[in-house]
Amino acid sequence: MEKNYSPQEFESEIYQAWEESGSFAPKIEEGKKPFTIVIPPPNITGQLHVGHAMDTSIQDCLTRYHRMIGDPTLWLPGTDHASIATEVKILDAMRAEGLTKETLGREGFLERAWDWKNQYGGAIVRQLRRLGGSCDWSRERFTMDEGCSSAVREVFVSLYEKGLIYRANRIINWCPECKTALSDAEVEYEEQASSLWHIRYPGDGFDITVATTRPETMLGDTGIAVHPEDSRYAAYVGKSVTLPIMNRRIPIVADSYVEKEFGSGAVKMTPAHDPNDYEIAQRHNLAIIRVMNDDGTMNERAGEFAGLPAPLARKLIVAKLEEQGLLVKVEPYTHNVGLCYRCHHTVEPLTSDQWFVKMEPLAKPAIEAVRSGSIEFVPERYSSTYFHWMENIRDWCISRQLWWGHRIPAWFCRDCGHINVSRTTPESCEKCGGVHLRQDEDVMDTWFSSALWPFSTLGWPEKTSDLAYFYPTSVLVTSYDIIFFWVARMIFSGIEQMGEPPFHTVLIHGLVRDANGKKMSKSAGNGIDPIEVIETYGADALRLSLIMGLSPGTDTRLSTEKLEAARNFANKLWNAARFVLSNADDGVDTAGDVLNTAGEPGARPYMGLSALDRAENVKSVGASPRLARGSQPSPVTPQTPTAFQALQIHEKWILTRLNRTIEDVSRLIEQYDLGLAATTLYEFVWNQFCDWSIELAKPALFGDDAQAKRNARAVLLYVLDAILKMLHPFIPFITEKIYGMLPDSADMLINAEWAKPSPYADNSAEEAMDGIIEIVRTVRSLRLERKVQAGKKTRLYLLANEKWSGILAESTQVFQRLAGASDVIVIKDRADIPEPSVKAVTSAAEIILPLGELVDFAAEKARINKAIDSAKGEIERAQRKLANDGFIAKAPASLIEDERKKIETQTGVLQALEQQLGEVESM
RNA sequence: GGUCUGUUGGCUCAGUUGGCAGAGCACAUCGUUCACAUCGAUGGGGUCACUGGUUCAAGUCCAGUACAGACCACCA
Repeated sequence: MEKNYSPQEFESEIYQAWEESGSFAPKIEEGKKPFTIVIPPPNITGQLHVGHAMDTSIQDCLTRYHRMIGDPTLWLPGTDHASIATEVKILDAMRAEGLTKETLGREGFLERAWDWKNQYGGAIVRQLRRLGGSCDWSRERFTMDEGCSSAVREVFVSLYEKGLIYRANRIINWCPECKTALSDAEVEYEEQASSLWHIRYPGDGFDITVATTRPETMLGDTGIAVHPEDSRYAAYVGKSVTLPIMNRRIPIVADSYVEKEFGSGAVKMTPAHDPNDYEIAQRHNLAIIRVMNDDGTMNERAGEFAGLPAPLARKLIVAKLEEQGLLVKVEPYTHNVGLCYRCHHTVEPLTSDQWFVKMEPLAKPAIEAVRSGSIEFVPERYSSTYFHWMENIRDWCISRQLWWGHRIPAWFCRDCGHINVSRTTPESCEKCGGVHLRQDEDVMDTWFSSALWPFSTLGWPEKTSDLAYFYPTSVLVTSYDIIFFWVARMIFSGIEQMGEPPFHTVLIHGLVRDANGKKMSKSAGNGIDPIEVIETYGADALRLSLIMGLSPGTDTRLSTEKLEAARNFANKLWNAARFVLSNADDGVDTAGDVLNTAGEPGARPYMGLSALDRAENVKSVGASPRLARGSQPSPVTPQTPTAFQALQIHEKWILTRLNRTIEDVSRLIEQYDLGLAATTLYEFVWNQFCDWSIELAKPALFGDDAQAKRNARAVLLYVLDAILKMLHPFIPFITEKIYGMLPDSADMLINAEWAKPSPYADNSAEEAMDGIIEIVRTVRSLRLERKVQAGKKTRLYLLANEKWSGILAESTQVFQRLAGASDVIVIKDRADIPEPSVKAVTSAAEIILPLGELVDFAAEKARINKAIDSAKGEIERAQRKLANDGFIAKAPASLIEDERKKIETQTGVLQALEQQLGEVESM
């Protein structure tokens, strides 16, 4: 085994082995509840960014865990056609060649787009593999593949038939750059500095001044609105004014939407270019006059300004108003401007013929599903975000004036104007029988197909066995920024089409930010390329650094420090394994014996602790029971843990701690708290297994006692085995690599059974180890403080009571190994303390280091006094608590007992310290 | 304007049903003996933003204040 951890050398071959073994595909077992995740399909235009890495790490972690606990597990991958994003990208490429959509035509364009998809669309999927994603690639889907497309068509038609999809001329968000309609969710708002122009509209014998941020839209004004209770204007309601420049008479109406306090209290109405004005216009039957073209220029209804770009028209209009003395004033003003979420150009609200989904009937059950708990958000607070959006939702504009996407299955009849909506291309008009049909040019919002993803990918509308078995899926993992775009729409679509919600849990994570907390983006140049990170630190390090310390739903930062910490942990694990393995297989005697103990035939030998008992038997029989692979192991009877009883304290201790770690980690993963689960494992592996178990195993491993050696190996291998299993969901590559090097590896770790607590635990071993660790630490500290040469061994006297002296005598090797002790002398009588010496007190024993000339009496005194103060403080605090009647009456008994115990031990410590102080002073 | 989140050692963050404040990084001192210098040992460092309340007990629960951030929203 190489000395240093170099992930570059094995990650890709491990992945290949997984993939070739078919381990990613679920083993379907009827009657067993599957665990299913559908991937949030990345855009085919996309390059993998750290957000995907986060998403993938979490999903893969859950997937691997569930696979290991025995659930039939499916993680279904795929990609999204990303209508606008892809079309823009392709148009850019075409522009470079001097081509346009018009010159290429629809067919030519689509051909090009598919070529592009086939060429580049797989890139991101390959990158997911680099991360270790254990997706079932045999079920990979694409939102525009045949099945998904027929799902889209089916949903469109059935919603249309139910009256939940309709076509109408209404005000929508229009991006003049992308030249398409957008849904409300696709508009982002940004504060921009602008001006507020106050314009006077003359009436008969009166004037009304209105304020606007978009003077050019006045050309389309069709009214003035005032508040019904505004006395300033009450007399004018019902009358009219003359629209400047256009010289059109427009009525004054009263509507409570108007704020009396804002501006002049009168609002110009431009229903064709403002959503609010549009609604008011509906209420008052105002005319709707559109003055802008789709490309953002003024149209023929704009009179002399026709053909001009809006910004230029604005300038000219303002100038003209000023000339006519109608411009009252201009003041600086900051307001929210809507921007296209793809190209960030200003969105123009305008009226247009579009297709809409009627939201209210769909939203209702979708809200109920979350309210009733059928769907749970983790963390829970995101459900309120969801409710707020769903409860205020407006109809969803789903048509897009693009070519790349699912074409709307509607055909207009030239003869009678009827709209034929159909699953298949109609031959003739269903109403008049005419044959001159023209299909709607538009495609659907990308998110329309994404909304069907949890069932379209499983085969719907066909009744496939996958659909029956895997729907509803289990957990949906995504970041909070697409709850509206995607999660909400999947929920109502799943309920509407399938009759039940598409998943029971929505696990929300945050955004990945850079080391300074800034959002990563290409334009800011602070994006971290996950592939580069993988090449430098390894995929495992990337995954672990993203998950460790992560709290559900909150943003996280990625930095080189974190990556290094994760990489270092992997290196630590690597070397720990290297040590264990190099000592597991060095001779005739055994590793196989102890290892090869247990479980089911054919399964990877799971080294149950009963192994130790077997090892004992083996020894007495004197034969090696190493089993041929697949042969039947003898039944194991764990009822007689004599071998366990014979283990050293630290061995019992680590096994007991391991049990607790297994329980904690399993529970945390079930609760989706992967960050804490990873941290728990990190701590266990480094601070307990490596720092203590491995160090303490050395005397036995390098010693002469064959049974002790055998035991040490068995315990280390057993714990390592469990560690690898528990770490596998987090860092799959290195754990798989090491697992493959364990003696008798029969199968890959990816297929192994999750770690289970052993029946053996010994809480008294924990207490004993706590005492031992405290002594070791105190001795180390004393030696450093007294500047004892690092390599120099000194005698160690331990003055202990009956209970501890036995434990400590058993552990002399521990102190020799870790506390620089040449000899360990456990004494029971103060008279046996040598002088002069450096002394300290722990709860388990008094420590005496006969350091001769190194003893500094002043320093001794100071340290002992400090310890006395601290012991006194502890006692006092505990006494105060026990003196409190409320505490005695209401606190749990165990807590009260703890306080009593504390007083007891601390009193002992205090007495010993005072004794030591007296001894120092008398010298 | 509404909703939500955060404020804990120099930095980045944990802290799971209230029960004596933790980690990683950084810092200081020591250390090349056979897993690991991508390492080991030891140590310094926090009135848990502020104010009040509930409780025997509050970083943890409640109310308010300040600051920071996110999302939503139709004041032209």
